[in-house]
Amino acid sequence: MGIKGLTKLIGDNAPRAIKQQDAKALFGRKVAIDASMCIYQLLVAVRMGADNLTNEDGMVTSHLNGLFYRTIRLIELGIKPIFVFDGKPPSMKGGELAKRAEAKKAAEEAAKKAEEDGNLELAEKFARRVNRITPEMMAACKTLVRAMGVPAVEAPCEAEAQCAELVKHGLAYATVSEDMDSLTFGTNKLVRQLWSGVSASAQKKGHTPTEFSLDVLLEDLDLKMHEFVDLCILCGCDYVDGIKGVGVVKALSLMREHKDLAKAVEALKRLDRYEVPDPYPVDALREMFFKPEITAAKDVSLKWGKPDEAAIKKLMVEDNQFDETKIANGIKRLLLARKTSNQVRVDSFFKPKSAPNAGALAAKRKAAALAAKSKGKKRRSPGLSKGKIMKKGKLGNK
DNA sequence: ACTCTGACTCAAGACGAT
DNA sequence: GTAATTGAGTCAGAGT
DNA sequence: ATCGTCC
Repeated sequence: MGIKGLTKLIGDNAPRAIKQQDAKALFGRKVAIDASMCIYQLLVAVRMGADNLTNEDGMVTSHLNGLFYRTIRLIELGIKPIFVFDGKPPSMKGGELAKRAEAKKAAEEAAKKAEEDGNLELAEKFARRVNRITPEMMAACKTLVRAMGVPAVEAPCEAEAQCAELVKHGLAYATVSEDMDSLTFGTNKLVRQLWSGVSASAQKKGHTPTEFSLDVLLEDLDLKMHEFVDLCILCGCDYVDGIKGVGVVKALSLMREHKDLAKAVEALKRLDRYEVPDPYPVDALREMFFKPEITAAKDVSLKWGKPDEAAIKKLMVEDNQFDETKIANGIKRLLLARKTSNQVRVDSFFKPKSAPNAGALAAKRKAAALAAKSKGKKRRSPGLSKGKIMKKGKLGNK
């Protein structure tokens, strides 16, 4: 998972590195999208009651629905998406990954046992708990985006790292993900919450696409890249636990003081107040970020082509029972969008119609944060009078 | 007093009809 | 009766 | 704008 509190740290110490802006700002740009994150979001959110949408074989299709419309919207906005898919999980993922695996294994075993007992219903329920993106789902997503004329890149390992590689070599302008780890992998631009600015329905949820700039961030935090990576490791990442009592702020001051993860860790060990994870393989940890397993940019070819109408229909309508007219409409939009976005690109003095107030927004937000900080306790006492008291829904018994 | 961490809680997509 | 992951926001309290 | 449906 990302580094906890890193966003706030950047907001407080390097606000120039954060820009809130309309999705239109990405017009004409290529963006490398962390497909797994995108798919996972859709899986979690798109449900009918307790269940995901499924095709007639019971295979989940929630992600396809979302992916289809999101891709159309991006093209309509003149953004060129590249979907980057995860490969194998990295060898070194420690605690977190193991924990997740345990939980899933437990569910799987329960399912198996129930099946042996002949309780098929129960077996099914447990099976459903194993909420994971299957290879089949990944494959369907790749088929879909490719049929839509959008490139799908298969990363050998982590998509984040592959996205960063594409950005570093100019094959994409930014990485699109929610995970701040992208910056640690060295992507110069990271766009979060892009989807909030892409679909009309999401727009007013208070979220705005937000662009992080690594170069500005390093400059304003006064860190070299390797020091920033050290900082992230020190805070705890996917590959090693954090150190109890050390959060982003302390980690930053440690890095400023020692300029080196190994030295910072040594310093912490000397104070016996801290429990440093026992194997703390500094070099191996750094390598996870500096030499991740990726396909070199020069070996990646990206092509944005014409949508393959028949292929889209086969996947969505025939294989997954999506409504034919809806899909046909989507394809129409897609074809139209390609045409217009090409036109617009030629007359590039087309005016963006809504004034981007992003800067003002950010400033406002910052001001509010500062105000809250300085006032602090003042608002505490009267504040609770608001009608905000909600009944906790937990009616324990029935 | 103030700063920081960590435990807790919350919500999560996109569309179109009304 | 039905899940489970993630980041953001809040709050209490440990540590300085 | 809100809400129910999408598969």
